[in-house]
Amino acid sequence: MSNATIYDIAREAGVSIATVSQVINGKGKISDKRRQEIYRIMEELNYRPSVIASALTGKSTFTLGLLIPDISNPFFAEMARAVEDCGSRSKYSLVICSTDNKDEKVSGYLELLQQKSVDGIIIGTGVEDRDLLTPLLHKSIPIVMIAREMPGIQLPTVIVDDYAGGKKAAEHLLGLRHRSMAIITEPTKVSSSRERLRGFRDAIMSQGLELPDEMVKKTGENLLKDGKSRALELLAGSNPPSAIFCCNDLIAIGTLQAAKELGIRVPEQLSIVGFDNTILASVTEPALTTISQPTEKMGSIAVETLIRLLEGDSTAEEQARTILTPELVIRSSTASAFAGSEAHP
Amino acid sequence: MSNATIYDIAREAGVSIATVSQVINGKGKISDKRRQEIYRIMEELNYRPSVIASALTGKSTFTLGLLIPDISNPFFAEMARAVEDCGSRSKYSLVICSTDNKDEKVSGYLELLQQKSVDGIIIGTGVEDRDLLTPLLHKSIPIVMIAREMPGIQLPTVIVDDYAGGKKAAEHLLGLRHRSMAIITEPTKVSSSRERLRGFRDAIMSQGLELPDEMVKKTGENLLKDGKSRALELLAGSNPPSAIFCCNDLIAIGTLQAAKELGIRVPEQLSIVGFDNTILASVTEPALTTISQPTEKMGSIAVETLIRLLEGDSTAEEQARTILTPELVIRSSTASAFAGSEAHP
DNA sequence: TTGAAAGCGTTACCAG
DNA sequence: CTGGTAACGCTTTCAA
Repeated sequence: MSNATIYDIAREAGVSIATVSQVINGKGKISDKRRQEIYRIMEELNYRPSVIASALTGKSTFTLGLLIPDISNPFFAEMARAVEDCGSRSKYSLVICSTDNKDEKVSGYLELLQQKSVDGIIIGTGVEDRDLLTPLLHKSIPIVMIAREMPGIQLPTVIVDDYAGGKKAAEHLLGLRHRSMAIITEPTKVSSSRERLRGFRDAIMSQGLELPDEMVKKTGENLLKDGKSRALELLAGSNPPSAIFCCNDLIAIGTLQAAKELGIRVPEQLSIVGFDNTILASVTEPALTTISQPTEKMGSIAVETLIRLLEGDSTAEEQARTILTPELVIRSSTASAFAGSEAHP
Repeated sequence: MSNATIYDIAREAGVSIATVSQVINGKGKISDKRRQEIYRIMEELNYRPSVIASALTGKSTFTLGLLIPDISNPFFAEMARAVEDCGSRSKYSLVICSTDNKDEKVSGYLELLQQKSVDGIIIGTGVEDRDLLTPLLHKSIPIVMIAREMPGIQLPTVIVDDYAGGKKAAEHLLGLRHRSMAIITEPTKVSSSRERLRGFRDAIMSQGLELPDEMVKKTGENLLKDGKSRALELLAGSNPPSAIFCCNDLIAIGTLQAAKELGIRVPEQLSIVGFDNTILASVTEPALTTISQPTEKMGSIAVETLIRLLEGDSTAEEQARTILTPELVIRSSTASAFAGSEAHP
């Protein structure tokens, strides 16, 4: 039992498909009688216009693409949910694309999304080779960046001030009198991690302190596992730090696990600061002090910007850069640098 | 700069669009020379066939819909990732639909997916009103259920044996000599929760014990928060249980928080068993004993079944019911019933 | 081995 | 107010 088409409706109503199309789209002037009748028949035949056919004539597909590293990472899942909700309020549906931060996957998905004529794309994944994006820009398909920067390319962007976030982490730790701090970042291609590192380092240096190279570690793609290994290296080193700033909650949890494994007490002997304030941060023990991003807000702003672009609002076009402020959320994974050494002089 | 079409290629190559179409689809017999030339031109013009146009002629849209309660729930996010990965191996992309277990949203999304002519739908969300699905069944659009049952409707289904899962939880607790147990389930419309409850209760009763009604609590849609409230009720009651089986990890975490709030030690004074074995279970303190589902396997089996259906494999058609086995994962949130009362006589 | 033409379900323009 | 018809980009059948 295939679906009814506009022809079926027209035939049944004894009118032309043009008329039916007009009532569907609320255009033209159709007598109320006809209009009611046509509605009735559409109802009766359970008619639903084909988005495919309508898209072929140049109208929207009402589909948006979302590129993120990994939907199973709670931060991105929460973001996806916000994007989905906001999109669906305007009738858009969401195609999820997990890229694992791999450029090949990014370009594969980008191509796919084009072929499927999505109306717009939200990119929340690191892209190393910016040439991947330039072809898209010429194709007039709107893109907005979320949670990631694309330096060198002018694109509407919604981010938190990652630099400020890194700084807040450092200042919190500095305020707790930590002097020997380390950082574990995501791979360098992730712009937000680079900025967090910069902010963290600047805040430290502005106190006349150093952030030596051996105190800066990077993970690979497996955030949790690599976070743990890097933390193990740091903690087992000759000069272990008293605090570690982790560029996201997953890494922070890996670090927590490393400390547990080494019998290092958190926060007494080691302070840990995470980033993202995902649900994960609230369930660990101790609960994670972390830097929160307004995920929901970011998602909805990104979608709204995109939709404004779709509607041809060229105000939005030229670099709507929305920069939100990350907030320090203090829980129980950080403490004074001397909490664990009260016996000392 | 709009996209090149098949006409552009044909003109450039001095052939008809039919010929171009044939080389794209590897059909018909085209001289090698022409074929090479056409490939070259497609490359040169950066041509990508429009999925929309091709779908209109009756071919696939290469898009699948996934209905789940909430993409920001780690269990479903992990499942979505598995589905996405498996689908993308066969060139399918994934539209995410978070339903919050609401029938209106389910039917809204179902209708949307039809209008967009997705090739198939995977449903992993509770549906109360089975009549929502029957129209779909007549429309010959393949559906497979994942992690949820649709009693009364014959649909290929991939689930774990939830009854056995509930049983395993009870047996574990029983083995730990718990005698006073409670359960916190999801809303009744969630079939998997009903089964888990059944298995849990049966195992208890087969030991000649009871599961009184006041020891059975249900959450609303906010799993974490409601889980905590229900646990608080249980724990603050006149006859608090020594163990609580939570129908998913989120509820278990709520329960953990409730215990913490009341100063009840886990697992010494209260044992908690979760379900799903999401990443959350491994990061709490104490880490959750939980029943694990083979998420990844379920995702890939669901997609494979769906694709087989798409390809018209009627073997798959008639109720491919795949029932996988859930496993007990013992961590640190469960202990002997008497662990917390050693001082007693 | 190639091409002409019909058809997929809509929309939009123009005539009446 | 209503209908005829071209167009959207592609696939497929049938002739040549």
